[in-house]
Amino acid sequence: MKQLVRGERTRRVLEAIILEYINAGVPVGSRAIAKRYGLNVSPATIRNDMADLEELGLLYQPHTSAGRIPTELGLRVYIDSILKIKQLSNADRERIRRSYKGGVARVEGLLKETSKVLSSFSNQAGVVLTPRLSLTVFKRIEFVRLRAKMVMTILVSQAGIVHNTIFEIDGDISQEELDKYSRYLNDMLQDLTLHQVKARLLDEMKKEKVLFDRLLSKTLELSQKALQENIEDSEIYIEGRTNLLDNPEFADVEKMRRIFNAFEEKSRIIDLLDKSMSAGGVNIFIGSESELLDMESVSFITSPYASGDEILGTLGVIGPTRMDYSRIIPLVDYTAKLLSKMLQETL
Amino acid sequence: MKQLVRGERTRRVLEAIILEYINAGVPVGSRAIAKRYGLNVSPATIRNDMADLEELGLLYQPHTSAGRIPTELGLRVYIDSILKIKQLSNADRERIRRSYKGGVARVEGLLKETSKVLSSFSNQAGVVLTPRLSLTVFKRIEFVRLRAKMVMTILVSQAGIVHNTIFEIDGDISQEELDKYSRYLNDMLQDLTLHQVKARLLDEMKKEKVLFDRLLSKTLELSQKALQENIEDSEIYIEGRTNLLDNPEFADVEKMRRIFNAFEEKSRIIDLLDKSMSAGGVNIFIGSESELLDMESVSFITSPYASGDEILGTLGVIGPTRMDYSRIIPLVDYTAKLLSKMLQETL
DNA sequence: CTTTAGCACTCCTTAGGCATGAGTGCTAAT
DNA sequence: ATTAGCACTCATGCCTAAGGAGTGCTAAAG
Repeated sequence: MKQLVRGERTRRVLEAIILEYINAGVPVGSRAIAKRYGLNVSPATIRNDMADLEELGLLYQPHTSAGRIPTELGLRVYIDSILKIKQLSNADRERIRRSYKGGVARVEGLLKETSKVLSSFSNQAGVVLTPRLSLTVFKRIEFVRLRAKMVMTILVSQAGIVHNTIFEIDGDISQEELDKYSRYLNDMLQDLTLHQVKARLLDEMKKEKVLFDRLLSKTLELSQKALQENIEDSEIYIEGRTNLLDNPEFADVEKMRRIFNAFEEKSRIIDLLDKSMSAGGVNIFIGSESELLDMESVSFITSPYASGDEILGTLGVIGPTRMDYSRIIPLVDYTAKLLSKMLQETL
Repeated sequence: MKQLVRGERTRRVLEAIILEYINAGVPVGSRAIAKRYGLNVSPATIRNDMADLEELGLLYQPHTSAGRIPTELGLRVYIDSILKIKQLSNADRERIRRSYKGGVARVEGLLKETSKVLSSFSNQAGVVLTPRLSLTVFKRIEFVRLRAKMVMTILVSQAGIVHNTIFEIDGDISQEELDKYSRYLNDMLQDLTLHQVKARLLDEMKKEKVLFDRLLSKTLELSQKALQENIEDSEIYIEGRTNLLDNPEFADVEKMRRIFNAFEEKSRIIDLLDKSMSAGGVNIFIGSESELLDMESVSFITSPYASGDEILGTLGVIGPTRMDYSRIIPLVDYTAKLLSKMLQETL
């Protein structure tokens, strides 16, 4: 990618334009660059460089007599080969750590808090994808008889995630009997991922057809029902949506609506975050790269988080393509690491 | 209130203006009323009535040469003494019932689904306040040892609500021992509300100081910790925020921001819904009546829902003051009753 | 070959002016 | 009590003109 940018000055001009643009959000002209960035050349020279950059597809003009705006490609080049990512200052780290007031009372709460932290430190929207249950390690299962024929299953994973399902059964079962089942399962399923748990249960069921063990049979039936639902689903917590309203590019109500619609649907955002889960480290999606069609002018900066070796989910920041990458990239990176540490330490 | 409106025709004029206004959202003039509502009088006559209504504070003019818009008081009078609330048609009821596809897999899911139903049938935002834990009846408690010194408590209430808390303890405790504690508590606390549970535990603790029963002592300590947190908190599910964007009165970005900010903060909306929980039946808050300052031009229509005798929470619709009350009031009413029925039947 | 000054040109933005039309209030007649 | 008529107000849309930001190009200078 580097050879795209010809001379050293031309690269500087690109950087200057992007910085200006990120700052002000309006097309930037040659005069402003010549003045504010100590390049010691005349606006006319800058204009020549700009024309070159435009030819390369890194800049464009909204109309003839306007300044230039970086294209998505321009931002990509900037992020990949010009921007040097600073570490977060110690003061910032400290501020972030402190904003997690109190301990970890619930994993859900911790995740929600994290999305708030992301949003308030970035001044954009913060988002956290919750762990997909099927990837987590089984810790405990419990059956509760709610009333005749209605049973609730509670599933706890190693990472401290709790999931419950309510379902109807054919014959009534006493709580004492349910307890027997759960004790049995808790012994059998230790240290398997829920994915494996499901497989294991199917396996046992096949064997069972021969053995005719009533306890086992009933147990398997119940746990199957409990696991049928939403093992593969994730949720997301989004905070700070309204921060996006402050960005002038979304003053247009139509654009706003599109973004807020995407927030409501969620599934497309979940897909995107899911995809970026396996790729380690910080991921950046600029505008249409995210393939959330009709979401041009929106960027995602994401990073997976984990507990120990277990990658659990993704977190990140959603903002206009014109956002302060140099600040937000390290923010996302640090927050992901901090969350991972907190999850591992307390669970 | 009835004597506020002088003649029968004058009342008709008020009704006509409100209907027109609800429909179109723009100030309505005398000509339109005279034409479209078969009052058989000239615009001039209507104008006289309008002037009267304005004097009574039921209408106002945004500026001299504009038509009239109902004031909050005007809407209040309309709703209280002119509007006759229709029942929902059987077809509508059927459609609502069908939109709860599948069974009740989780109470949380059911509530979230309900807010979606409210939003999609009203074309406004739907909101559901989750049950406050302290008001629900204790069903079961469970302790899970996550790792050394870290314990998770899972609390299940009669209504099928599951709540978990993670906390640290001084010395490590084995899972077997934790199981003993929970069995003990499950016996002791049957059929109490969590509020009572808390009191009961405090009570036992006092006694215990004398008795020195180690099992009891440890048990009480744990459960105290578990109950310290968020017993009094509620959450809300809001769906269909973007529907509000379609209302022309929120085309103004500033107004939008205020509303979406309120959605993000939530606490003020929770307070409002909480307040309307005790008042039975459908509640209507028009504009500034909601005391959510700076939320003029927003109305709430709410109704509590229950499981059996136990009032659990509130649900409702949030929309512009200019919304179709005659449709939405019965919608909220029916949905609350339907949800109550579903909660009772399955739990 | 690169840089720069100069200049014509484009096109957005803003403000003012004007016509239009919706809607009112008032008066006088019915 | 109702209505027709009329003068008046004010928002809206449209047009034009002025101003300004910024460009591209050319020709001269380094």
